[in-house]
Amino acid sequence: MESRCENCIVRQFNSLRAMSKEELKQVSDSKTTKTIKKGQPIFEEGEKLNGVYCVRNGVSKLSKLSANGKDQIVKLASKGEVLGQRSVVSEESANLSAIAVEDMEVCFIPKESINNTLQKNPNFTLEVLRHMAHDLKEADDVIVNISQKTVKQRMAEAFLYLQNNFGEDADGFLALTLSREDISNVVGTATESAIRIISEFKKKGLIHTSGKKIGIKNQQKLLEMVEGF
Amino acid sequence: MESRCENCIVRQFNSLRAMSKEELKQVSDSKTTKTIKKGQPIFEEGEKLNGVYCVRNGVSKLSKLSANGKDQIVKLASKGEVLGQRSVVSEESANLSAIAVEDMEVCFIPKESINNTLQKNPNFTLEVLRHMAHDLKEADDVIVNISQKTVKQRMAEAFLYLQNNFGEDADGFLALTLSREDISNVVGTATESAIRIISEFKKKGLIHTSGKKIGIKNQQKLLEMVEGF
DNA sequence: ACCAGTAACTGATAAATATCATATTTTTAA
DNA sequence: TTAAAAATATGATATTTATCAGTTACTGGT
Repeated sequence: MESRCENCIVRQFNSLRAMSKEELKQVSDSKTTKTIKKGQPIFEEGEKLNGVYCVRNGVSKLSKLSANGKDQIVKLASKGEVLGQRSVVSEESANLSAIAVEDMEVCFIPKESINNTLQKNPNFTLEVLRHMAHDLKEADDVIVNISQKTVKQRMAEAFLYLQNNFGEDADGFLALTLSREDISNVVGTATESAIRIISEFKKKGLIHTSGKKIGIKNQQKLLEMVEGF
Repeated sequence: MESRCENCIVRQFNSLRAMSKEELKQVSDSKTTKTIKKGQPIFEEGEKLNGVYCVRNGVSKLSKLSANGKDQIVKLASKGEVLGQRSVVSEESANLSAIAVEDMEVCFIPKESINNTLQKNPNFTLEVLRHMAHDLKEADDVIVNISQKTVKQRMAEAFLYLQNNFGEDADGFLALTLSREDISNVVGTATESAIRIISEFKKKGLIHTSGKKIGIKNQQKLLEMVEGF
């Protein structure tokens, strides 16, 4: 069953809410829905994008691979986020790969619909601009964090980030379960280092784990650690 | 002597070129020109900005201070760049400080002129959006670089970046002269480490120096170093 | 021209982090 | 279900990078 953008809740979270009825109708008519399995790419670095992807469900990592095979996760995107917008706006190929870290449902919206609205509806353009401004601020903050905080501090911060942005499940574990490797790629460290720090945090009673699931036990101490106490 | 935006060359490099005659006139009438001495701030992190600053001359570093007193330079902005745009667009206080690394001449444009045009002229908004998209790509690339390259590689990259973006003087030195401390803050390392690597590069014949000026001697080798050979 | 004060530099050492090796656990697929 | 593969975990060690301490070289102001 294909649903209409007009009735889609995730639209409330992104720039599509600034579209007019007619524009939205056009988007809805031209969009296609895709299912992406965990581990599969939505698009990859260097690829030319013919549109943007609106996330309905699941979580995607936006990352870039380096020569030595490690990749750095720049952002985690979930429900409501629009992927590929930067590439479409600047008419460049994708700078990052988008890979599902959970099974996903996304809507593909051809770039024509987007470009058309960008040129005609200043409210929409401004809304996209605001989102991009927010992403830029976050990216700047990541730069400062990586270069000024220790791996331990960044690990603590990552757990708090996951708690804030993706919440916890009924058993008190972080709702978004990442592999140890993905965690290390968010933090920007070696996988073994990330694992070691997880063990250390566990011993200190800051977190608890069950398999790959991680739960926060002492939020306060983690916060203090981020601040450098 | 106050010149008019309509005749200003630096406008060609930024989003103001998408403004209409009338909009430009309004900007020109409301703008004020400021001189900033080397080392002085244009604005500082946390400050509420009442407008944007268009760089006519000189170079500014955009950086963020950490608790321990080190600051990370996120971007270097020169002729034609518009500073504070992100803050004005998202109606937040400045995320970064802008400090002159050379004597500067900037035009202050009140945010009313900008906001007004943003709401009415989709071409202008789109142009601002494209610039922000470009900045975001660059920021993402910095994240990946910092986390995946060694300090030595990032130092090599920084010199090539300075060469590409600011050129060289008549004697073959980089036209933009930064203090060793600023270099270390661009690269994200300790000042002593930066100095040590400069010495090493000098011994290896990759660069030459004279006082704080640095010249590139072997671009090819620097490039190979960045790539990890 | 001189004399603070700052910036550049160098060495010794400590700390943080990555890498390599290997064991153990968990997941996957036949 | 069970063997193989992949992910997690831990120890030993190497490497990178930061920190501390001290020296030398510039620079701006009187």
